[in-house]
Order: sequence, then structure tokens, then C-alpha cells
Amino acid sequence: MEKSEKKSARTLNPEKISANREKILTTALTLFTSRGFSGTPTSLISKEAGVSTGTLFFYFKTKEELIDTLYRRIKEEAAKEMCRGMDKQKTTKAKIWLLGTNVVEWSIRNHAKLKFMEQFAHSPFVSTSAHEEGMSNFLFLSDLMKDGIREGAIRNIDPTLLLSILASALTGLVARASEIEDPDEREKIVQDGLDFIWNGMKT
Amino acid sequence: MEKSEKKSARTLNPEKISANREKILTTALTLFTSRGFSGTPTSLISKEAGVSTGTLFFYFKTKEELIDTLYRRIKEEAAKEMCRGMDKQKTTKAKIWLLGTNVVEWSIRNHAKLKFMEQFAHSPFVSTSAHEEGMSNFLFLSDLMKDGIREGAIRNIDPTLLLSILASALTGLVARASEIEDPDEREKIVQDGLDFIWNGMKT
Amino acid sequence: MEKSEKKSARTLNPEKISANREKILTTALTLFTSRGFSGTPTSLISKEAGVSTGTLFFYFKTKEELIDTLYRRIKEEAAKEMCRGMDKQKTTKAKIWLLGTNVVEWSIRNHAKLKFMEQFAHSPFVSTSAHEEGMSNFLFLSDLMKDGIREGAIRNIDPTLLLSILASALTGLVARASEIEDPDEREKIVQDGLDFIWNGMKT
Amino acid sequence: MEKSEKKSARTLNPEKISANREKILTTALTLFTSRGFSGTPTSLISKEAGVSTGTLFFYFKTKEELIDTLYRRIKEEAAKEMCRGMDKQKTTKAKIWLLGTNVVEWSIRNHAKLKFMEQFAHSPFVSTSAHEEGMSNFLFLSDLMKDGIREGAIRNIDPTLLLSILASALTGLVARASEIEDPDEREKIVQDGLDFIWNGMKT
DNA sequence: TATGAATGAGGCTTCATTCAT
DNA sequence: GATGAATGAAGCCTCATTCAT
Repeated sequence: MEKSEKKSARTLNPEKISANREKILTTALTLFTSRGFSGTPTSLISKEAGVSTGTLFFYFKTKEELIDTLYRRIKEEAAKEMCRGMDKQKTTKAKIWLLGTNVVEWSIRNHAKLKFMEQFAHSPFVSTSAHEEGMSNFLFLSDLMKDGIREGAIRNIDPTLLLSILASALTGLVARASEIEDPDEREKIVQDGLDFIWNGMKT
Repeated sequence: MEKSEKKSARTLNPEKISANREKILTTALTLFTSRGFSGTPTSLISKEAGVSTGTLFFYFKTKEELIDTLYRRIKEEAAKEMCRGMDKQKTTKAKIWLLGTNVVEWSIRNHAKLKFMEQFAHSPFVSTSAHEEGMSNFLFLSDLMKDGIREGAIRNIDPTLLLSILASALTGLVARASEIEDPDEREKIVQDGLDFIWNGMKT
Repeated sequence: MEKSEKKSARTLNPEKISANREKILTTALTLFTSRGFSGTPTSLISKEAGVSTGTLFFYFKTKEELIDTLYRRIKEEAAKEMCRGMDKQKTTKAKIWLLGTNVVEWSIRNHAKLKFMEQFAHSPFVSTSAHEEGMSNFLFLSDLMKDGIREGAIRNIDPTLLLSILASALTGLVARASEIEDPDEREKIVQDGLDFIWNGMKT
Repeated sequence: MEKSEKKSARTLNPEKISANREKILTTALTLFTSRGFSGTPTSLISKEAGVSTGTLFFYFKTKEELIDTLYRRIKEEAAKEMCRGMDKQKTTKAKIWLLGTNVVEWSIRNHAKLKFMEQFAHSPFVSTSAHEEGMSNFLFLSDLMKDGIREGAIRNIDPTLLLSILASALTGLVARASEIEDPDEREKIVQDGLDFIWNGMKT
């Protein structure tokens, strides 16, 4: 039964599901986050994942492919989480607000994944196709800016600039918020941070 | 005697000066920026700098020391450039404005150095003392926030949050501004970006 | 019962027959010829043959066994082809002539097999029993020399030397002949080559 | 003094002279001959040569480059030995005779080198530039054939065929001759073998 | 018979660093 | 100060082979 489940899952999903494959990905994420890409030998990954070297390279042809797979996965997940519930929001402000909340929450709950993404974004040597795909998953944000401008809710300035500052300001907000343990205090910080951002962009 | 003279000259400046040493640092900066830390062998640095392997390790005991030296230098330079003329500004707004302008200008003129700093900041494996020193050079910014709040010019919220968002938003502004070639257009973008930021933090 | 039938069928021919087995052998021959023994992973053979790794190792316990099987097969086939019609020839000269023609024809028609044999003969690391069997299939040639000498058709010199030069000269003839496309031209070359050889050995 | 010698030698010769480099080449030749290219790990070469792994790769960027270097060296040496004294011979026959003697003598005295060349020639995976250079060092043989034909000493048939059979027949002669220990007996064999070859090609 | 995931020894190569000159 | 040959640990990856299904 377990087997048939596996098989059907595999048939449906081009990205094969396998216990070992998943263990490798999970382990790699942790290690890459704490030790960096080049500080993490593939041998350590396989050892920590409890599989042999061969198994790692059976699932991922190269170390780079492992990193890429991880990147694509996390980016996709993050994108999904970030726009969760967005379509139910009416006003641009409400959308930005929800976006901000989603970002902060996901980032704090997935600290390792966040670190991974940051490291990936700033590694010149990981010059893969994955890198080039760039922000494809975040195109909806660009539309959000343009719509906001059209509706008159957001200042009529270069949308790319708006997006760029929005994204980086959120990063700054996350960095600060994640230092705070107390949920109420943190909530306060997040609200203040979003105020900052919204006041910056609104008309 | 010649030697002691050299020494005293050196004593004034803790960082020894030598044509070769400088060539190594310059070359390393370029290479690290384009290929990453671990993508840049010391042998390549010395070759491109036109010196022997031995010479590189004569000036820098380890590769890490070379990276650290570069980091410290650039951080110091950046800090100096960023607060240039700040003391002549009266209002908090003027100060923030000048800061922003300085940051953008320096960043664009020193693209390689900026990239280096970003890469350094996101490299888990560069766990040096240099990393820990952290933002020591930017303490004055913290005071800027606090003073602004006291004077009632800046919203009374967590100064660390303000600083965090300010810093990252500037990063976003720089990223966008540096994509634009035309000086006038770029100036416009910078002004809009600083408006964003200032509107976000002002009372 | 079905099984025992199979077995008895198999007993007649020591080399088991199976579509997969044959596909593996054929594929292996091509790959070994173009990429060399150690340049050809078993995984590639099985992939190109359209079977799984397991299947390859079901039919051949080791890679070496696969190579040996191939070697023995080809050697046997070559030997058979080479002496085809020999018993109908009366004179030593006619025999040598037929042998030469057979060799050239088979070699050109079976280029891959020829290359395989050459590679095998010059690979120090294939130190199998197969190697040692050596020229067992070509003993009749030795007799051919001795008979020729006895009859006075061939010069009375060391038969092993005769054989050795005969064999290698034929190799040279084949190498040249196989470069020529036109059948008539090639036939001319072959005749000239056999003249060379026969003139060399005749009394 | 030893050093200055080294230096001047190095300046004159593009192929640097270094004790370690030579030790590696010598050791590699022996090992490749007895164990084959892929049966000889670079680690074994460096160990037997008494140097570190790093040193081997300091002198030869890849294993392939090591093999190539060896090939080129030996080919050059062989070519030189083979035509030694040739220009002093008047008749074509005398030239062929001397060539044969040179070949046999060099081959027997340099058994390892001969084996190396044979292995190299039959290794499909060593597809380097070295391979392509081909017989460039043996062009003079081609001229020898053509001159012989013009002078009427050699049969007027395809010179390439002549060359091909001559070369391979010599290989056969060498193979047989090197099995014989006794110098007189061997000399007899060589003469008989050369008779074979000469009778085959003469008019 | 057939499959293919799993193994792990071992191969080639890189690279920070040392040291004798 | 400067050189560059030498080192060897360590990294990435391959591949023959096994085995549970």
C-alpha cells in the first residue's frame, strides 16, 4: 500500500517523491543555512541525512542541482504563502497589509528557508538557470503596484522603485520583528513597520 | 635605520602600505565580487595581481584575513562617505536626506564594494570577528533616530525598527537607482525614493 | 516443465539466448568500440540497450564477464569466417590467398568487431582467462605454415615468425583497404597486398 | 650550481626539466605499461614516484596531459632512433634494412615504451590532440616508399599500402624477435623477417 | 526474469598554505 | 620582500555491483 501510494504520487508529480530524496533536501536546507553552500560538503549532507553519497547523487546530479531544487521549492512555497488570501482583500491598502503580515509570519516561521533564500540571492557563484528565473513568482506584486497607482491609492512614481523599496523594507521589518519573542510586542512592531511602509507609498 | 623609519611610518597607519599589498586587495575585491569568496582561489588572486602565491600569504596570513581586511576597509570608507556633511545639516529631515543621497551616490560609484559588502553580510561561513563588529561604524545612525524622535520629527516607534527599515529601504532604492543611466531620471528616482522613506518615518 | 524445457534448450547451446541478453551484447560491442572499455559504464550499456542495470548483471556477473563473452564470441566467429572454404583449396598459395581475402572481407564488414578485438588485445587490464586462451582458434594457421614449408612452397624459416608477420601484415592490409570505398579499387589494393605477403613468404 | 643549470636548461627547453617531473614521467610509463591507463590511478603514480598528489597535478594539469606528454616524448624518441644513420645508406634496400634493424633494436631495448605506444594507439578514450598529430614524425617513411618506387626498386603499388604493411609487418617481426633471448638466434630471425618484408615489396 | 534505488570505495582534481632559496 | 615548487587534506562525483520487490 505504501508502495502504491508512492507510485501514484510519482506518476502525478514530475518532482519525484521519495523518503530519501526528502531527507536529503531537508538536511541540506539546514546545513546550507548554518554553514553556507561551500561550507557544506555533499558528504556531510548525505551523512546527516543518513544515506550514502551515491544516493545523494542519484537524486541530484550535482550539488548545484540540489541547491537549485531547494531554491525553486522554497521560492514557490514562499510565493504561495505570501499571496494567501490576497484576492479577498478589496482595497490596495488591505492587500499591502495582508502581504506584509503574510511575509512576516512566513519568514519567522521559516527562518531557515528565509536565510537560504538570502544566501542564494547574494551568491555570485550560483549562477544557474534558477537565478535567472528571478522574480517570476512575484509578478503579481508588480501588478499590485500598478493597480494601486491607477486607483490613486499609491503615489504615482516608478512602480519598479515602489516594488524594490517595498520588498527590501519588508526584509528590514522581518529582521527586526524576528528578534522579538513576545507575540504582542512583535505584533506591535509589525503594525508600526507596515505603517511606515504604507505611509511611504500612499498618495 | 631604514627599517626603523619604515616601521614608524607604518606605525602611523596600522594598515601597511605597499604596492603589491594594494594590488592584491584591489584584485581580490574585483574577483570576490564577480566570483564569490569560495569561487575565488587565492592562486587566482595572486596571478591576476601579478604577484606570487608566496607574496599574497606574506601580506595576509590567511585567505580569511584578506577578506576581513577588505571588509573593514570598505566598511570604514562607506561609513565615512555616508555621514559626509551630516554635521552641517540642521533638521532631522535634512540629515536623512543627505544620508540617503550619500548612500546612493557612494553605492553607485562603488558598485563592486557594495556587492562585496552584501556578499559578506550574507555569507554564513565568514564567521570572523569582523562580522561581529557589526554595525559599530553606523552607531551614529541610531542616535539620529533617537534624536529625531525626541525632537518630534520622527514617529515615536522602536528606533531599531526605524533603523532596520531605513537601512533596507535604502538598499532597495540603490538597487533601483543603479539600473538607471540617465542622471536626471536617476535623480528623480532618488528623490521619489527618499520621499517614500521620509514619509514613512516622519510624524 | 516449461522450465526444464528451457533448460534443455539451453544445454544445447552453452551461451544462453535471450532477446535482452543479445541486445546487451550488441549494444556493448558498439559502445566499447567507440568509447573504450573503461570509458563505457555498465549503466550506459544497460540504458542504451533499453534494460535495467539489474538485468545486465543478471546475465553477466561482472563487467569483465560481459567483455569476455563478447571476446570469445567474436573470436570464434572470426576464426570460422577466416577459414571458410579453406579445405577446398589445394595449393598453399591458394590457401593463403583465400585466407587473406576472407580476413579482409570479414574485417571490413565487421569493423566494430575488429576494433573490439584490437582494443582487447592491447588492454593490459583485461587479464582474464580469455586473454590466455590466446590464439587457440588459430592453430590451424600454424599447421598451414608448417605444411607449406614441408611442401617447399614457403621459405624454410621459423614458422612462428612467418605466422607473426603474416598476421600483422594482414592487419596492415585491412587498415589500408578499409579506407577505400570503391570496390574495384579496393580489390586491386587487396590483390597487391596479398602479393606483397605471398612474395615475402614463398620460396 | 645545480640551480643555475636547472635554470638555463629551463630557459632553453619549453618542456621544463625538473627531477620530480621526470620521476613522475618515468613512474607513469612503467605503471601504464603494466596496468593500463585506467588501471593506473594518479594517486598510485604519485605515490610510486615519491611525490605528493599535488605535485603531479602541478606538473600535469590532468591525467590526460600526463599521458599525452609521455606519448609525444616517446614518439619523438622512437622516430629519432628509427632513422638513425639512414641518410648514410645509398640504396633503398639498405635503407629499409637499416630501418628494420633500428626498429627491432629500439623496440627490444625499450619494451615498456613500445607497449605504451601500442596501448595508446588502441585506446579509443584517449582522443587527444596527440592522437591527431598521428604519424607526423614518420613522414620520411612515406618519402622512402615513393623514392623507392621512382627508382624502380620497389613495386609500383599504392605507397600508403606499402607503408601500412611495412609498419605492421615490422610490428610482427618485433613481437617474434623479442621472444628470443639468444642474440645470434635473434639476429637470424631478424634477417629472415627483413627478407620477408623486402621480398614482399621489391620489384 | 526484470527493475531501479541504494551502496560506498575510489578516482580525479583543487586549493590554502608552507618553506627553502 | 619575493618566489614558486611542494604538500596533502578534502571536495565532488562515478560506477560496478547488490538486493528487495
